[in-house]
Amino acid sequence: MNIKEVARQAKVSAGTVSNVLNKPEVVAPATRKRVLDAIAALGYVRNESARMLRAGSSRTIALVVLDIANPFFTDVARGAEGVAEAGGSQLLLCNSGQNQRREDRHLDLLEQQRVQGVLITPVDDSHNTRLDELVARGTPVVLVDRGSKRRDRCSVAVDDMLGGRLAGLHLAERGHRRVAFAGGPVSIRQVLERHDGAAKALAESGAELLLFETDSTSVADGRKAAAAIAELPATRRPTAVFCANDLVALGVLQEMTRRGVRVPQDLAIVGYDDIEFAEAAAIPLTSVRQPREQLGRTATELLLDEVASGERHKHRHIVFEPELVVRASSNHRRRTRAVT
Amino acid sequence: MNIKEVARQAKVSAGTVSNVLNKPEVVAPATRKRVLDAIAALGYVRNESARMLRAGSSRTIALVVLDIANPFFTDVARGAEGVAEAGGSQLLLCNSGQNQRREDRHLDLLEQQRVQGVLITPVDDSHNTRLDELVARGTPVVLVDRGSKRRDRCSVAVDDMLGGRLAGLHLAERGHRRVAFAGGPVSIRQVLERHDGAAKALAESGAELLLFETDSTSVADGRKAAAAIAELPATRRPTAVFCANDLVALGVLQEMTRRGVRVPQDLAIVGYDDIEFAEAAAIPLTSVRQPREQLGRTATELLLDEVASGERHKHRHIVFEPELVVRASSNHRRRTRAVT
DNA sequence: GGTGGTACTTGACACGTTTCAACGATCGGG
DNA sequence: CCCGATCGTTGAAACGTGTCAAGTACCACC
Repeated sequence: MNIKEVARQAKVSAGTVSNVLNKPEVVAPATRKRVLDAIAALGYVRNESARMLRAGSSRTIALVVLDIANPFFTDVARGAEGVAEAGGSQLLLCNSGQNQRREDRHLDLLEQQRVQGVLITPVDDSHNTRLDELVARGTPVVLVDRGSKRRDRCSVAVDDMLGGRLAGLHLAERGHRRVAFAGGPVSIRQVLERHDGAAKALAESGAELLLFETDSTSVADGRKAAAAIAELPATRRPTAVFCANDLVALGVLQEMTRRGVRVPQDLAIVGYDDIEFAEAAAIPLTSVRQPREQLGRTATELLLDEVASGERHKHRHIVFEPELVVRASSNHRRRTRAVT
Repeated sequence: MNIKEVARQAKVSAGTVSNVLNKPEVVAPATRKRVLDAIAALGYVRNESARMLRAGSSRTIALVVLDIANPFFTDVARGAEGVAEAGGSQLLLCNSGQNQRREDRHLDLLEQQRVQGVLITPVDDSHNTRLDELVARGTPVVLVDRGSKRRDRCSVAVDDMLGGRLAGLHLAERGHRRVAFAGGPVSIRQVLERHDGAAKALAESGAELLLFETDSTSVADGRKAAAAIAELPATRRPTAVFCANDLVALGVLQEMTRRGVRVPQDLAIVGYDDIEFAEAAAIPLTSVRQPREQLGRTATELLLDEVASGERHKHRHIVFEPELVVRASSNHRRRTRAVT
């Protein structure tokens, strides 16, 4: 079932059928109708491969995320979707699951499909050969949620150092002198910067930040970190926990509640991302909000601009500012004690 | 940068390059090496459009979900991913956002791309012309999380009536005589069956189920339903709430906690889906667990079988059984009172 | 030295579309 | 009655790949 069949049925040439589909205004109304009728009668569907082969590039862009089950990324995806659709491109969602091999495989297949461009949160943003090749061969790439100074690609990110600082200042202001940081691994730059931002802010008021590193940023790892914290002797126990993301924070909250620790009276908790479930937790979580949908929208706009402008496009590195949302989980003023 | 460039560089014909890529064993080792070197030197990447055009069909399958932000669907996606990858197909994730127009548009584009098949939770499963056309023209389709008796496609679903029944029996056994159902709209078959299953089970012990219909199954709507329930006069107030899904249940939990209602002592809550956040809630949610990843895996297996077997394939309708997971939010025995 | 066989390699075609130069028909103006 | 212009339509070529019949070179064997 191809364009020639339609042409035969409508008693015109293949070129005319193509014109009806792509430049209807150049075809005489009567002919156009005959062709459209034939298309409907035969149930003809365009062959995108053939169009693409002829055109040289597709009409799709891809978003490669680290973890499809993390609400942070699904919100980024929703932001990207809208812009892509408005720009006439289809958005393909791919999940690397934090696995370099799977990420590479996705990039291979996407490049073979000649996608217009790729939005990606790479597993490893410093030594990513596969990604560098992709860029070098001319596929537009925008880094999402990863700051960068590279001249050959755009990036959109959120200032993680500032996010950490906001959390640190908030906890210091509420009278906390000893705070735990739960999350990891710290080899991930995001995690490290959030930690460092908070540590610096706390140090300014003479408070300290203790690192409880986890294997990943999941609910289960949050529970583990909470157990480690709760088992410290009372005198050395932190009075607050700042978590690398909300999944970890939810794990901490759950484990602490299970152990009868009152939140926020005995322990304050601050998360990161402000996913929907942060507010919906039975003790609503204080969290550092990232403009997730905005991140997706802006990244897609940058990508589509590069696709449209080609050589004229100027690569940009956009950094958004996070925002602290104070909720019940940390909203309690601690009586300041003498430092031991 | 095409196969001919590579051929020229390696001083062979285009056909030989193609053979190196597709049937390396028929090419002499020395020639093969020359070609592979040329490919590496030029950074050649296969053109999938041309392959597909030649082959007639692609190597991708699509999963079209109702809401990418609902953890239920992301878990289904993870199940599907694994099987697709093992079968050598790439999985494309598309989001309809419960919007029929967007679903139709995705199906248009997917059919134009000649995907191998489509896994879909349709917005409307009774009068879906676009989907019927797709099937009629020969694209394999598997309905996900939607029961069906249709002879022209497979389906995988979970027994919602039974899920409702499990929740109803559990609450009746815990001594509840008046239970609320929160969720909607009831025009969605899933929601209605969960309600009916619970209503029937409760009726068997002389208890009743009051419907609090919502516009959709989101956290925000759960909060609204909770407000409506809490404002009933004490004598008519239910002692338990069964929710159409966990998002609604989290909303109910949050609003009730805010109002000082103790869960589960004053009010028991049962959710549906058993998403990760159900267990991670500060008061862990009792929930009806659906085998989400299993759903994705089985659906993909059925699809790949149809792709491979063609005419020989027998369409099947698989129904899984849900399972009640009892946690703190309902784990409290109510003192039975005389019925008023 | 010829025959048959084996091991590679080649060249041309087909897939379905878009594009574009060229062609044909129609018509108004001179 | 012819010319030029305008409007529609056509046919062929190209996009990059896979396939396959046909070809070449080499070798062993009689």
